[in-house]
Amino acid sequence: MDLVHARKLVAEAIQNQEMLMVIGDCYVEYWGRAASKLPRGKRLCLIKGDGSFGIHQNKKLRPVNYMMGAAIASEVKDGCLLLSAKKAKPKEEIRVHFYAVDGVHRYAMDDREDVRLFGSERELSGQLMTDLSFIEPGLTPMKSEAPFRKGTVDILAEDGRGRLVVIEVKRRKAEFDAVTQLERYMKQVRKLKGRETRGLLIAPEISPHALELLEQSGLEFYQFDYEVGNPRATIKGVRKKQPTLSEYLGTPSAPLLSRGKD
Amino acid sequence: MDLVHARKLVAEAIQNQEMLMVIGDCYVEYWGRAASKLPRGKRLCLIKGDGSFGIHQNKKLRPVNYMMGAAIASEVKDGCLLLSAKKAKPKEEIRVHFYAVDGVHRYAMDDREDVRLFGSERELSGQLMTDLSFIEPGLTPMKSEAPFRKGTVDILAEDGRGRLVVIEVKRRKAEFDAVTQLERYMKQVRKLKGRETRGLLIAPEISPHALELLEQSGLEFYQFDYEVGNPRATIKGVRKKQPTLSEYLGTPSAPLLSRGKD
DNA sequence: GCGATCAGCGGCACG
DNA sequence: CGTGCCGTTGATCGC
Repeated sequence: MDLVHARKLVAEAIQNQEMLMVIGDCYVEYWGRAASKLPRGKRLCLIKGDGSFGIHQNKKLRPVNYMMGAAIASEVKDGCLLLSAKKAKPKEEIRVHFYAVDGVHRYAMDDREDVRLFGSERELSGQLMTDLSFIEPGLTPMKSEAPFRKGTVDILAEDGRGRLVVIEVKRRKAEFDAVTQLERYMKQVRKLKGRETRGLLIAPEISPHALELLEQSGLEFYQFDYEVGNPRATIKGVRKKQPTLSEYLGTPSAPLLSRGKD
Repeated sequence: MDLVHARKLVAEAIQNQEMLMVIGDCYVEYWGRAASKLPRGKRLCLIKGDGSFGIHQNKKLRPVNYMMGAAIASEVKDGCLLLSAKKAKPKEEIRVHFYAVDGVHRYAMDDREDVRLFGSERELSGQLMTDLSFIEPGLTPMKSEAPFRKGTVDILAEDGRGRLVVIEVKRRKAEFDAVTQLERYMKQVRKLKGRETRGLLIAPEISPHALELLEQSGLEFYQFDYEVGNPRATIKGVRKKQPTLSEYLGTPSAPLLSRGKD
């Protein structure tokens, strides 16, 4: 395809904030937060109306080079179509040299809708807020998304013996960071409130190493199952996992507690 | 565009592992790890040779729905072109209902090159390994990327007084995570090696909260500047941050003044 | 395969 | 603006 013509199409599409696809044999350089070079090959350059800019190879989900909110320029120079994306903060630049352009496609995208997602951590946390008693009788919610100076506690509650309970919820397997996060919150809450405080990690699963760390810190893990669907995610059950030896000797077993009827 | 014809193009492109772009008015549903619905609107469906599948709106960098390594199927049904992406583990599915197709574009992508990135944390860590003396005289590198049971220590070194030094390198501003990570490594190394051990965090910047946490744990922060370019990133300088008041008074383990504010 | 971590993380919500 | 943190995180590397 004629590069001058291609450039004209590109300029018009950007002007109109259309979605723009340029396919061709190109060489890409980037410098800014890091730097990179991508030797010649055929790729897709995808440019969106808000200045999102991405170079896609025919593999992987993510673009190999990208920029958000870019100022985009085009020119024909030295027998190449040069597309460049620039941003000031942080100072970054991508340059795409097209030696040949196989296709330019532009579309005005009429789209007034946004995606609706179900099963986010926030939603699960909200579900738990409505009823904590099936984790433990007498456990009552006080505040969700409680903001502290350093971070936000998912759920703040009080147990049957008047102790403060800090709850961290994870929508997937809990790892180290979940435990350290809870530890941080515990330190803050204990210092601030100055009363006896328990820490609960609630997740569908926990890694062995994370569980080890958790138990060393005197925190507790509860497993929960949930199901995502339309229009909401629903908690199916919560059970205490891997009871400590002393707890195990004290109580026969930790039964699975279900909410509602089956 | 005729949906039956569009479907033929789609099937051929997928068969040949070409890059495929379908643009049209569609409605998208997803369920799997979470669930989502995207009401009707015009979007791009981008399918790559390795089964990467993404629905792109005309904004943002990331696809609003996506799947990697998907098995893709197409059919014309109820006056719609239905594209579906499925995966077994975890069990997921995306369904895209195209009410109208504005364009189908397919390209065989001849690309044998991979991106070369400069300025990654690994590279910076490697640069530091070649000479640690400008952090502190007598500091000598022992091992980089030292694997432990729970994680990998960036750099293991020894200082002029024979103490073990655990170094964590960050390519960008250090936050809580960096400190807790270093703390974990410290615990392991102390236990394993059983000798006096220091912990150093090296980053271009550190957040005040992270610095506070770091100092409470008796760890040290060094700031470093670097420049990325081709073909490598280069360390420009390292300097120790202003000593803490407690260090200045000579009581690193038992501070006289309480620093906590929460 | 799982585990741990990095990423030019991106994106969001709250201060 | 920065700060923290979630994400259907994805991608990489080591065991």
